[in-house]
Amino acid sequence: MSGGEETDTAKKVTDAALRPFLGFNLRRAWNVIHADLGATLDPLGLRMITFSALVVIGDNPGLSQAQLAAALAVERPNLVAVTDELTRRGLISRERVPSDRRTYALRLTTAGARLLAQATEAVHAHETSLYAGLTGDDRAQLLGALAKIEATGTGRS
Amino acid sequence: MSGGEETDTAKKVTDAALRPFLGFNLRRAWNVIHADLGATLDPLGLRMITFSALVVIGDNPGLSQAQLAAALAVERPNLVAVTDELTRRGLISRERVPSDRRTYALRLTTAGARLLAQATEAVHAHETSLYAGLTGDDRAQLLGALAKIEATGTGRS
DNA sequence: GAAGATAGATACAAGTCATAACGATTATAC
DNA sequence: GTATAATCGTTATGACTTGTATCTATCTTC
Repeated sequence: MSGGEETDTAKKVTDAALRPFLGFNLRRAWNVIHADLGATLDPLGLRMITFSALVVIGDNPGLSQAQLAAALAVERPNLVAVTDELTRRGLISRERVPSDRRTYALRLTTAGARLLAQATEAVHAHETSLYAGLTGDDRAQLLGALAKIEATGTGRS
Repeated sequence: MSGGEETDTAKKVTDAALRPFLGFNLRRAWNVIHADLGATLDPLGLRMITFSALVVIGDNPGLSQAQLAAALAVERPNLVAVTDELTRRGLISRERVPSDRRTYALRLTTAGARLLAQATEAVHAHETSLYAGLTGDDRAQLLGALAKIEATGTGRS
């Protein structure tokens, strides 16, 4: 009964059937980027979340942890370990705010700003290398398409 | 003493500083797709990994679990729970292969093929809705760009 | 036939992420 | 002005995903 539809004749097993789905291509690309970005940040003692936190704090000095959590799209409890680590390493300062003693004002220290500059340079090199196959227009279009998808999805949650 | 560089004057805290990084846009888009795709598959009792497995099995009947793992880019141990679940639900069959009694030949059952058809339709609807802001050309370009990134990254690991 | 490689499975660890709940503090209602 | 609700940072906890090491059974190679 087992006719000729079998795979036993050394037919290549592929993920071709998944390729039409944009979601899976996105996941694969993300896997690649995640791995490469992790390897880029690891020598600096940073992870994606800590690097992102440094970037946002550097761009918004004095912000609170709740504001940082919102900007990073993570829940507040998950930021505690991040700010703890960055504070312990002397990369950010946490000063109490007189006007609202519940919150901390987060700022980069000199060491934090220095490490952020290093890391930013490394990440830019990583991106340049990883997106070597794309023209500037390609990258811009990719950015635009991703932003549109994000906007469509978050807009109807 | 607290001069004018503070954020306390209701300055908007944004992730604008992260936006130039393609990696972060990709991550945000992936988060959106992941959430929406999960919600799409949940009513059918499927997760992304089980849906992907059904797709690949349907396209490569008789393949082994190791081949499936390679096609899905996951480690073999992580597939055991998947094939167990699919078998228990009667969606795939696991037949021993006479020529190599170590391996199982995986195939969709009738119920599995039916559920896969349902799920595929649901996922296509999900994609159509989520990528509503993109033209066909945009989608094709996006697919191409993602594939190039994946190829660049995997080609040098 | 012996040594090594492979398939599937088990156990385990690490990392990410969300939810619930709590004390301290601030804002709002009456 | 006091009581109630809401917010900030925090702790504890659990769900989920994914990788590594190891085991037995089987196949391949010499």
